[in-house]
Amino acid sequence: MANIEQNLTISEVAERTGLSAHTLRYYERIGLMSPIVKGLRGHRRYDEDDLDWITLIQRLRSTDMSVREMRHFADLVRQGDTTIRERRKLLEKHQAALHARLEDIEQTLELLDHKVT
Amino acid sequence: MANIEQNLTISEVAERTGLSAHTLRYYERIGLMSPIVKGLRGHRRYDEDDLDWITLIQRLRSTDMSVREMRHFADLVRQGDTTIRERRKLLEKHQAALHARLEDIEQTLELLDHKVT
DNA sequence: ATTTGACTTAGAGTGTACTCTAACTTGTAG
DNA sequence: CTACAAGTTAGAGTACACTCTAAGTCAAAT
Repeated sequence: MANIEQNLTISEVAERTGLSAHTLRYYERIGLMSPIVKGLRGHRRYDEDDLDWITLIQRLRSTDMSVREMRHFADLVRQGDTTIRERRKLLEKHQAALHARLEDIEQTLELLDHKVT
Repeated sequence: MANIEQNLTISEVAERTGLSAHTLRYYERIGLMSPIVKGLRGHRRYDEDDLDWITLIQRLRSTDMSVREMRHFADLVRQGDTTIRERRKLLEKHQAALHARLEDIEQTLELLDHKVT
């Protein structure tokens, strides 16, 4: 069994991810993350899987998936393998949104090119 | 002299732009748009220039320029030609932000490609 | 004459996503 | 023994960008 105490504290995770400790607790509280395992003193200890999950939700968030939708996704993951189809649909929907967003940005860049010159 | 009454009402502009009449008044109130000329009944009458301006700020807004920064840009435009250099800098800064955003979206799309398959 | 509909204003209310505060606990250093 | 650093919780507060409400005006239709 791995020693919990060698995993990362909340402030170490904050440092690595750029999220604040406040935000990490907030994400956990609203169900965007599953409860983090606590060490001897009752402090959170983040493991590799937790970090991977944070990476994913940071990517989704930075590309404007709403917290509500991310929570829905997190709920599906917790429900297990039977939700894989629905999860894929959700991610594909986000992909489509991102492609639309690329379009929008490119059009705006074109307009700005005109304006700037 | 052009007849003011043949320009567009606020609801016509709302229909064309997708912004609500509420939002159009809000944008004007906070200085994101210069005061729109009023017709005989005291109703707003939007002309071509107003529509062009709305198109620009919609593009900036849809690509996440903050209302604060757009208002700064609007202020510069009102101050006249001496601000052209600063305006260009502001738009170039936004271009840079958009390129960074393209990067971010593309990386996320890549990650999603993995996750989906 | 009155009702309807589209507008006007100032200002209040809403949703989202954090962000911070207050009060408390616990292990370590002086 | 005390002080400090780093964590804990529940819940309050903040920033942003709208979005809506209330009360009023005005012209045209019934």
